[in-house]
Amino acid sequence: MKLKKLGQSRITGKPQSLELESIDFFVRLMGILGMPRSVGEIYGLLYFSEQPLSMDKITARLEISIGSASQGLKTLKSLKAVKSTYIAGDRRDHYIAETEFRRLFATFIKDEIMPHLDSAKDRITRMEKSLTDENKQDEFYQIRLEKLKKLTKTGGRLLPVLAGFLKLQ
Amino acid sequence: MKLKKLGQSRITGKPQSLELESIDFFVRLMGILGMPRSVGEIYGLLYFSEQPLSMDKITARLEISIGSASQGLKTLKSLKAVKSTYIAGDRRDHYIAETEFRRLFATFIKDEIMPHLDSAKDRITRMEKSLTDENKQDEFYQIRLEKLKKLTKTGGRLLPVLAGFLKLQ
DNA sequence: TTGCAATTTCATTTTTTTTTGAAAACAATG
DNA sequence: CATTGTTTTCAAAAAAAAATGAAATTGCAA
Repeated sequence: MKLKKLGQSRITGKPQSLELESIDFFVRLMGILGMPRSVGEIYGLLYFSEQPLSMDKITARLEISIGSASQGLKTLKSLKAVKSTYIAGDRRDHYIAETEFRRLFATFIKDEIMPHLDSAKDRITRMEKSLTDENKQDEFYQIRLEKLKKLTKTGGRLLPVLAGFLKLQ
Repeated sequence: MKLKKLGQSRITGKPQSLELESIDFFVRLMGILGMPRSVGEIYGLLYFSEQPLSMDKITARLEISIGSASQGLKTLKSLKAVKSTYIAGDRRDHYIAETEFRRLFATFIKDEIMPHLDSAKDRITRMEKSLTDENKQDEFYQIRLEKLKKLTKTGGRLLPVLAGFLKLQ
């Protein structure tokens, strides 16, 4: 994070430490999900912003490049974690945070995890085909393959409902 | 992955493509969990190995350095994903894969995720303290803070049982 | 206790990922 | 349709993460 100055934010007028803590919070959360820090910074800034922010407000506040901001917003849009709003008399896009985490995680699971699961199933099929006649009899390989199948099956069932459970407080 | 040769493995006598698919499978799975590829390679190799493998067998087979192997095994041990066995008349440690994924995920959640959750709770407390008298009245901030609290609370409840659910087929 | 094989550590190198910002593309407005 | 403000793209630079392997450490066993 690049923010160091104390006091009130020039842009939003809100206590800067709340903003800083928010950015810190989401940089870490996004980090767990494998997202670059700029993505967490942008979301963290938007999360406690009452007004929609334009890209140049974001780059100014976070002191990141327009490239990072553009790419980060693209990522957040594809995650459905931000949406853009129309502001009358302003050509720029303005962004606000989508704060339903349930949706964010649902999209994340769908886009980032499920494709892996699908290819994992293909890979297990290939493993079974690659067993030699000798190995086919070997219980060891059968058990290991069975466990992999169970894992992907469980994952395929569990993950989609996981995001849904997030709403049950 | 560094493996290219085809045919039977010199070390295990098992069809190499099964080994390769396994390594590939776990490199990706570990990747999702943010683990370096060497960790996935080692686990993938051990997963379909009937015999416990020593570190030099692992480095030879995967063509990785002893540093990577040592560090990777350390990580896997701390995840409870491998254990070492004693082989009579051999001074070297020999490793086998722990194939109960439930335990692996449980340890992962406990060690890698829960600490983040704890510090997230502290951070939310600091956010509340940093609210000014003006902001305290503002419903916007109250709602956002409430959502963060709910998120951490849900995470704290959901994640520990998540690993447990993996056993229900 | 000494010597030696096995393992760990960690400074350095390599690889991968992320950021940067100029140029290209796009889009609204007069 | 030309101008100008905004956003995207992408090659290059910077930063971060992972791998390497020599040196240090460990611990067995003679």
